[in-house]
Formats: sequence, C-alpha cells, structure tokens
Amino acid sequence: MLTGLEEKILQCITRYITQNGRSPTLDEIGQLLEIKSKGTIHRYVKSLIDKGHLQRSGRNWRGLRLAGEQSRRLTILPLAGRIAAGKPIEAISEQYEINFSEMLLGPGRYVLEVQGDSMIDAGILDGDLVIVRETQTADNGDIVVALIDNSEATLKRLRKKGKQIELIPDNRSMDPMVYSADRINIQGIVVGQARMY
Amino acid sequence: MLTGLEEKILQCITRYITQNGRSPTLDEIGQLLEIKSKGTIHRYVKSLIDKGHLQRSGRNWRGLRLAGEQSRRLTILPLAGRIAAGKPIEAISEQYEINFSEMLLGPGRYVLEVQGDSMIDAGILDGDLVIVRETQTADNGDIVVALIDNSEATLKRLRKKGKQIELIPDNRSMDPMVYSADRINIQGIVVGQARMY
DNA sequence: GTTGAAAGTTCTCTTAAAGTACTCTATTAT
DNA sequence: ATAATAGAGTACTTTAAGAGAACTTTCAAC
Repeated sequence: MLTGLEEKILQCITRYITQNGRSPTLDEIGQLLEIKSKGTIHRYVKSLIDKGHLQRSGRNWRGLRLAGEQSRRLTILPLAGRIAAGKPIEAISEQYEINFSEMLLGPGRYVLEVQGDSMIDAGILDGDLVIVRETQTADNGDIVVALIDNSEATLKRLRKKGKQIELIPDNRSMDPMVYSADRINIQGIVVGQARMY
Repeated sequence: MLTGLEEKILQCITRYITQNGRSPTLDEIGQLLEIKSKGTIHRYVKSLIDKGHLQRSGRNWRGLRLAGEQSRRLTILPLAGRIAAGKPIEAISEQYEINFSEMLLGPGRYVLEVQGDSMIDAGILDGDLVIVRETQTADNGDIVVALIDNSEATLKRLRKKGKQIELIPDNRSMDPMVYSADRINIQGIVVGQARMY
C-alpha cells in the first residue's frame, strides 16, 4: 500500500523514464514535485524499492528501473504526433503525453456501452464505451444520458427551447424528439468515448 | 448483520475506493456522512473490520481494503450498463468494471492525434486520439499507420492483394489507393481510439 | 591517476495529519 | 429497566512528510 507521496514519486519517475529513457536524479524529482530536501526524496525512493515497485541497477547514477508489473501499470502513453492523410507524421517537438487517468477517470464517472446507431454522426458507434459524468444539469450541445418519463434512457444531444427539451440524435436518418421539460431527467454528460479493436 | 450506520459507512468506503483508488480517512468519511466525531466513525470502522467486511493493511493511513476484493488501480471505472435508444439502461447485474490500463496501455504503444476525415465512417474523427501498437505486419481489415515511400504517413484500412497493397479510407467520398507492396511500410496497428469532450 | 562537482546515502529534528481509546450523552426498541 | 445504536468530544499515539546537515560514492575533465 503506497502513501500519497510514494504514489506521486512513482508516477513522477515512471513519467520521466517514459519521456527521457532514463531515470531522474533525486534532485530532479525534487524539482518536479517541488520538494527541497534530497533526503526526503531518497527516503521514499528507498521505500518504493523495498516495496518492490522500483529496482536499482548497480549503484549507478540514474540507475532506477521500474520493477515488473509497474511498467505495465502506466496510465500514460507518449503522444507521438499528429497523423494526417497523405503527410508524414508531424513530430511534436516537446514530449507531449496523454494521461488517460486524468482524461477519463474521476469521481462520479461511470461507463456505458452504447447500443444502436443514434449517435453515429458524432463518431459514437454501436458497441463503443462512453464515459459519463453524473450531473443533473447540462448545456445546449452536450451529449447527455437522458431519462424520459422515468422509464426510458437514451443517449442524445441536448437542446433546450424554453419549456421544451429537444433530444437530437446525431444521425441524419433520425429525427429529433421534443418533450416538455418535466418529462426529461438528465442523468449525466458524456465526457469521453473509447473503443477497442 | 450490519446496523444502519455500519451499512452506510461500508457503502461510503466502497464508493470512495472505487472512485479514488484508495480508502478515505476517518475525517473524510465523517464529512461525507455528516458525522462530526472521528471517534464514532472509528468505532464502526473497527466493528466492520471485526465482522470481516473490511481489512486494514498495516497501520497506514488510508490503509483500508475491501475484504475479498482485490485492490485495484485508479484506471478502473464501473461499467454501469448498456444504453440504447428508447430503452432504460440495462443494468449489468454483476459489478462489471472497465480497466483502461489493460485495454489501451502496454509496451510499444503510443498515441497519435488524427487530422482529417479519412476514417470518418469508422468513427474516427478529426482530433481523435488513436492508440497504436508498433508492428511491421498487419492483417486485412486492420486499421494501420502506413508509411508510403518512406515519406508520407497515413491512417487507413489495409487490404493486401498479392504483391499490391490497398489503403482504403473509411470515407464514402474518398477512393482507395493501390501501391506495390515494396512502397509501403506498416508502422503500427490501431488498437484503440479515444475522444474527450 | 587525481580531483572536484554531481549524485547518492544516512542521519536528526520538526510539524501536521491520521488513527486509537476512551468517556459521556441521547434515543429507541424490547 | 436495560441493552443496542448513534453521536460528541477529549486525550493520546503513530505515521507521513519535509528541511537540512554531514557523509560517501560515481563520473568525467584534466
């Protein structure tokens, strides 16, 4: 079981290694986390080694390695660049990265598997996962999970029109549906979408 | 048999752990349940441990675990169910979970930001992120990152035809392109796709 | 090889936060 | 009446976290 700081330091080291290919020095960790004492950092690095999350290869400088499962536990992937039809991958000079934890995860969030094609023009296909943030309120244009008459749930784009609410499927072959506001309960807003192949 | 408060506290802790990946402190439980006395909380947490519903790992802060459940990581969201147009959310009886780490992350993977609409019919829109697994080989039907003449990179669906390779955009308004196999280098296969709103 | 800066190691001291162990009180059901 | 449940509060112990000094080891420039 890791303490808060241990977790932070482990993430910091993991991130540094994926970016730079070698481990940071204690001072560099300190700079990144705004901790002034090398001794403090060392204490927690050592305890991470004791707990098996890190390994030290010999006694070299920058000789830290991620141990075993740790290397698979990454929630971070390098963002290698942009790809466009017909052009080479545009290298991104600074090492950008994507943190899926921050992106998709958080309190009050859950996942729904989408069935049907009603949002296909928004790039949400049958079988996709959508990440939903629980909330009762939403703005025009948000993709929402809406409960109609407390019995039917649906995924649609929202538009408010006075006392009426329009639920718009992003699908050219389907028509918007209009309800009086009191028949609709917003259950959440779609904040992300994911698909595996 | 649990008393009312014990039940509430256990639910509160379970919820906190699934959302935040680690257990709450006694004070945090108190805030969530609007109970002012740390001592009271402690009494009921202790009785939950005695009754076997919780475990304490060592004497650490935030060291509570759900008994029987494996402690899992932050990359997990509850899969609440399936949502289809016009039907209530189909509750999934067992607590299913989505682990984005296992899904998307792994060695040899990186992320590309997609530019352009060439894969729009596959639900990959301009600005989406695709997760790519590095490989030199791919099968028919895979969505690949292909390098043409070592100069242009592109995201297309692959079809091999003898000594020729067809790169097919999933976009009705674009035409497939055919190359001789020696002009094409496969750089990776798309294994996932994600989007944030 | 020598040497000095950079990196790592081992301490001690300090503070704030978290957990533990009580006592006292109120309510409620049997 | 009595036991179980629920809550407030006080006092104490333990842990997490940070600063910093003093020391040893590593590495690279000379």
